[in-house]
Amino acid sequence: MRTEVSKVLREAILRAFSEFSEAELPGPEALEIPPDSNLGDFAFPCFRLSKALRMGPPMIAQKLAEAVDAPEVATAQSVGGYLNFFLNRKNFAGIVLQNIQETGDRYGGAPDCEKTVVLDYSSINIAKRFHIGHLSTTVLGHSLKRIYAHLGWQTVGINHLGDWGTQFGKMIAAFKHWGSWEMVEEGGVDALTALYVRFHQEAEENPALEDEGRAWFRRIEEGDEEALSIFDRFKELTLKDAKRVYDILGVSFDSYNGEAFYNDKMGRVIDELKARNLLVESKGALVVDLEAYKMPPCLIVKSDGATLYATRDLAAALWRKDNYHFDKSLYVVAYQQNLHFQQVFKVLELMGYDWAKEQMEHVAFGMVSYEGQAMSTRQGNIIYLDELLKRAQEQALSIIREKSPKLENPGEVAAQVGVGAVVFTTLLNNRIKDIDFWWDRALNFDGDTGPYVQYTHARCCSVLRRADAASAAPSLEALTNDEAQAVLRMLSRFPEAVRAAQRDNEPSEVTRVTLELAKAFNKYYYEHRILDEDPEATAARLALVRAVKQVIALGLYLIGVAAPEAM
RNA sequence: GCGCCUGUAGCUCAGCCGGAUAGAGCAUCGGCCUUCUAAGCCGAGGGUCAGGGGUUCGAAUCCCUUCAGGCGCGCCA
Repeated sequence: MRTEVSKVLREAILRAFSEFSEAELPGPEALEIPPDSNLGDFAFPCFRLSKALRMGPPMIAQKLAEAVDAPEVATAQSVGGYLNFFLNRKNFAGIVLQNIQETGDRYGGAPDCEKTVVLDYSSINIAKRFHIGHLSTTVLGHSLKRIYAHLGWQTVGINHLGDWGTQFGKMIAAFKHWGSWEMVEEGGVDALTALYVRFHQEAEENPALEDEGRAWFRRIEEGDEEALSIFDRFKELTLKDAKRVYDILGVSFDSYNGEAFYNDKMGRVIDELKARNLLVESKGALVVDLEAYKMPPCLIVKSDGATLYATRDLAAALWRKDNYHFDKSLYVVAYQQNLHFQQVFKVLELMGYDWAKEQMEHVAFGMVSYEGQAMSTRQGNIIYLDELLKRAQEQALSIIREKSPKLENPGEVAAQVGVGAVVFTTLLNNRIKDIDFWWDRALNFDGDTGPYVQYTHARCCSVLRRADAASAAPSLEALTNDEAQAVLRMLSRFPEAVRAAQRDNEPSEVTRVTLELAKAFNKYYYEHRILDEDPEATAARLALVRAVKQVIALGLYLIGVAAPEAM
């Protein structure tokens, strides 16, 4: 609609003033949405033309208002230097509803754009239980994957496993001393963590353990059969635990190639760095000096000859480029690693990979604390994700028992609502914001929450179930009231929100627009009866309800939240 | 010390590629269920947009600076 109004504006300017050439005319982005819909549907601030025309903005607006002549626009008014456009309401309703009806669940999407995006997200560490600190990367990455796919991208989701490092040698040493398969199979990831904790306790008394740990890790590096078979079991256990959570969240990956996968792929990185004279020795280690870019050096090889995190990330970037031919590569990782990624991207650039500058992006997000405290396993103030999801589902179930005792599938819906509440909240705000977790907030299902939006969807479904199958020709006159128009406006803004979400790698754009749509609909629903004795008007209102239901479901899908038909 | 990020209502935040009286939700108080789902709707109170300068017709938004908080800064990942 914006582009249509923009065209009307450009025509009006040409008609009213001879000073401008086509190229100088303002584009669609010059149109604003007024703070209050009583002022109009779109506005053009005339201040910017003032200098060129040597005329006061109100006068310009007045002249333009007189020159506007198009069926899309009902009226145009000059108010305080703004030219305010009021849309032809019936026309607007028709365009929006038809567009949604025709595109269906591809609304706001785009056809195959022949581009590929690689998303590195979730990226769990072996032997660590899934907690709320892992939630942001997991749901952000998952949502971005869906948003890009919606806009026609090929997507590759990678769980870059943290499965490399001395700590795994220590874990095997601990397992050999105090562990058993029975204990580990039964206790799962918690048992592995406990072994690791015990290792550190005992190592304080007995420093020789540290050497044992290092020796075991060396055996992993060298491909020793026993070491690898133990470690692979640890991996399996961790993945089994994580997959339970992924299943609940509906999250999946195309690859689980983690750090260990790149163990034999780092030679190339070091060779290329050497060939370009980028590697310099410093305190026994090999580094890439980045002083010219005001960054500390990037460590590539330790003084003992071992590689580092950055080395593996460089290898991974090159491998992914070779194998996926990505046009964009996103790292959904907390902002603590800001410097790390800046360094890695810069090193790639220095290696001659020009694409690094444009295509690599660190999608950083804030940290999670728990009631104002940093989470720590040792102090026991850590929220495990399965506990959170379980309590959220219990909360949902108890509300269902109270409010919808006749619901056919309460367990299933409680799961959708409980999980939806958690995911929705995580994707509501700008990702860069830190999150302080509070139980009472997490379990609140009123207001700006997932359940609120899901409830609105269920309401739509409920009305549609009660509607007669017989369809009259819709009379769009029934959708010209303020509340219906507000709903239509939100529907029409959905596509731009999806594009903004992709542009900024910010799923909250989708979360917000979906929430605003739900709000607008609930207001409409309260003010206007949908099913009544006038078949044409009812048909139009039902078309609106159908569109709202569809777009809410789509919005929720794009952020990875289920849309129950009843709740 | 240097770098990055954040600072908007009691709390959590939106608005930040400049525009009209700064918006939500939670919490508090008060209304609305014999009508399509009250997990809903409506109303009230609550603000030196951290402080100070600057640019501009116009600044929460851009620039400079101070303050406060978070994160990072070589052999962990």
